[in-house]
Amino acid sequence: MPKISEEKKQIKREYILEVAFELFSQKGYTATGMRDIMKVANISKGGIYVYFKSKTEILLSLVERFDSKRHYILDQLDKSLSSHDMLSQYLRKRLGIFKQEENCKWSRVALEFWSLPSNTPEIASIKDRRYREYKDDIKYIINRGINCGEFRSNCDVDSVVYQIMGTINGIGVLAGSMNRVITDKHIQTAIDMYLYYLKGE
Amino acid sequence: MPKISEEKKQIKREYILEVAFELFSQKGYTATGMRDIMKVANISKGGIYVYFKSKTEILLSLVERFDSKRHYILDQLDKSLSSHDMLSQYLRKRLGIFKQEENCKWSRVALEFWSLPSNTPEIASIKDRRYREYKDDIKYIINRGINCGEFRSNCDVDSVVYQIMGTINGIGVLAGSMNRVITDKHIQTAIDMYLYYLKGE
Amino acid sequence: MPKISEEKKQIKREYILEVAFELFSQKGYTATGMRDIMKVANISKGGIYVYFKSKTEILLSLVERFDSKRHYILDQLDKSLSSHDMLSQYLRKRLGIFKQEENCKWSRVALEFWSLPSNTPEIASIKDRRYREYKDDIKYIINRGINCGEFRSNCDVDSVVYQIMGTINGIGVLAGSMNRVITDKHIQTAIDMYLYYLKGE
Amino acid sequence: MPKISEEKKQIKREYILEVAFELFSQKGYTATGMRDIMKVANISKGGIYVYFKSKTEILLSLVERFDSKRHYILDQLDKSLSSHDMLSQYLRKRLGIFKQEENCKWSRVALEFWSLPSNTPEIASIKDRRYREYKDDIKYIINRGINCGEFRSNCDVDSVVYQIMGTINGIGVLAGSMNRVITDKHIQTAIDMYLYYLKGE
DNA sequence: AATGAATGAGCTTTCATTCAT
DNA sequence: TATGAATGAAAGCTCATTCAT
Repeated sequence: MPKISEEKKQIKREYILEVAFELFSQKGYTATGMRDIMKVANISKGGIYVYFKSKTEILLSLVERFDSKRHYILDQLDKSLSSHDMLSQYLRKRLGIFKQEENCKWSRVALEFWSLPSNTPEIASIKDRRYREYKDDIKYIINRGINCGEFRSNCDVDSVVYQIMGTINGIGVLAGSMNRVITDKHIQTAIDMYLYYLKGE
Repeated sequence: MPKISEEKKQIKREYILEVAFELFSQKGYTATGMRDIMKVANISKGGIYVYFKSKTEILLSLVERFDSKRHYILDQLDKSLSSHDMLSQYLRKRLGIFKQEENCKWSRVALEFWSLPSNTPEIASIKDRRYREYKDDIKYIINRGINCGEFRSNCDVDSVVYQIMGTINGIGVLAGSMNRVITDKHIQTAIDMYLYYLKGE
Repeated sequence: MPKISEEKKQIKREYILEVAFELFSQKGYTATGMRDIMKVANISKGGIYVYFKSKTEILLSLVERFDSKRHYILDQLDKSLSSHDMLSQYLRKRLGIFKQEENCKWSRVALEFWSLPSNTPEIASIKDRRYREYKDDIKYIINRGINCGEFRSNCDVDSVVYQIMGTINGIGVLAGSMNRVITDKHIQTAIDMYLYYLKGE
Repeated sequence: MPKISEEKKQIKREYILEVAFELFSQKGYTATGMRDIMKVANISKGGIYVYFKSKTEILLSLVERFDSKRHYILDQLDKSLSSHDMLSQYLRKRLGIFKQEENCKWSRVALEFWSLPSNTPEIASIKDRRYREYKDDIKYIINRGINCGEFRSNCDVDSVVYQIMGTINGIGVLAGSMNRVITDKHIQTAIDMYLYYLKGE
């Protein structure tokens, strides 16, 4: 007989993550104490450790959870789209994230995740994987466009990818920490700029 | 008469900042204790408070110091340059920062500065000023190019500025926290892309 | 279910108060550190904060505890007594306190409580309540005696009350801080003096 | 050749005491830091130690200074007065002190002096002397009255003295720390009470 | 599974005082 | 004599985490 159904445990886990996320994004990961989380989540001091073995693990779980969401952006795109439209839609969704306050919150939390010293192998590997997956999505679209002749071939793919990643990250910082939310106009300009360059004359 | 000259005091202050900077960039601002700084700077517990009244003040002094460096980038550009060359050189210097390990370190520290909750008016105002100055530099160049007919007039200045800022920020994150330093090729691609778009066909 | 019963917690709380009281009265409130209390009470640094949220709260709890003791002096007097006997017995009990070393200790602690700057509203209000309750007890007896014709009516009640309060306070200082304990003879003289004056010739 | 004239040194010493007194009475001895005194007295951190070897010494000097003032109360009384008048005038002057804000301030400082743990022989001896001198003044008047037949002889001198001392102390506490200043009416009542008792029927 | 008392290293900061200049 | 940088012990308190119940 299981102590508690696995399902119920998952639900509570999710709930704690929800609470932690809200607090982290409001007060910051560092400034949020386990006490705060426990109080809001209405769980006892010892109890929380049944679900997460440390405060760090809560943050890492949040990262994990968001990553899995993000990963679906590419998957959900129609594979029959032209590369032009695919990049356009990808960026629209990716940058559109920062139009919603909810996701600006995320950006704030993510920033502190990246600030974490990569002491432990666990953190280092998560950072690494996160970077790689992130990069592969973009690289995939660019290469696809080049291969089918839609995008100019005389560009340095890595450089383009590097810049797009940078822009997405940086807009996250602008939106999350500097409180300058993105608008549809901003998004459109970014898309235009990339496509204009990639399609060349 | 003062025990040590004002100049020597300045030197010691600088030295403490240097030490703090090194530690902040390695272990993170939060994880670095005053004790760590004292130990490395070889100063006593009370002594450090002669130079800085709090740990926060050390961080803010570092921000200040870096900002003043950055501010000169625009000032040092030859005002007789074409806007094309001015933007080109500005970006080259601005992004070139992230080629030096020293400045990637800075990026890591800056990230934690931006993560700081804007509790105190002091922090809030520094953040605000920093953002504004940053933005004005870029806006100035873009507007200059448009006004003299070098850059296309049918673009949304704010969007372009927003994106350039985002990119610079984001590349800071890539370089500082994700350990993906920028190369000359990356820089050139970024410049090409912006100019290509701004100059239109 | 709680780890330890509420009752046991109360007992431990009391014990900590006991220890703190002993130390405060020996070394003084200011000179006694939390560390001293922890060491003697055999509790850990964090543990004590389960019972008291600050050093000040310990002192205030001691004040509270003593006040509740003092408050019962008047309550316990037989209400059918003549005012003469009532004042006599009240003073005997009230001043008799300073015959016991335990209570002289208290006087020392109380002195530091009164020396506390009334910064916080909490402290200010406790001081105020303490003074008022104290005064009301005495005023009640004097007025009672005047109303039933036992005490002279041509005296200034407030002045008499002021003086009795002063004397009690001052004897506390003599006993607690100047190490001059009161004797039964002293007490009798004080009672005689007040009654002699109040009953007139 | 003297470094600085002894006279000038005395003047500065006095000035520092003045400043310290003001601060002690406002913020309390404990809460006042050497820094505060230095700042207000416009003297350097090292400089103050030329005049006083420690913070404690400043307090003790203040006590000393006040004591010498107090001592003159009895000296200044006309020795040809009746004991009735002498006690009356003595008490009027002694308690009158607490009508002036300046002297209530003193009472606050004195309280913290008496709170000082009598660790060092120096403090212990000052406390002792202070108590003795204080007591002798009062005892002298009472005995004088008894010896010349003005006061009743069937009273316990020590008890009467004890009580008068207590009253004076306690009124200091009421005035200094409890913010209940004395009035002329209060003083008159106290004098009446003592004389009424001492002159007997 | 859940509780919350207990832990103790650690935090930043303040303080009276010293001493090289 | 006078300065103020430097000292380092000690302060009160917080924290993530553990573990007996």
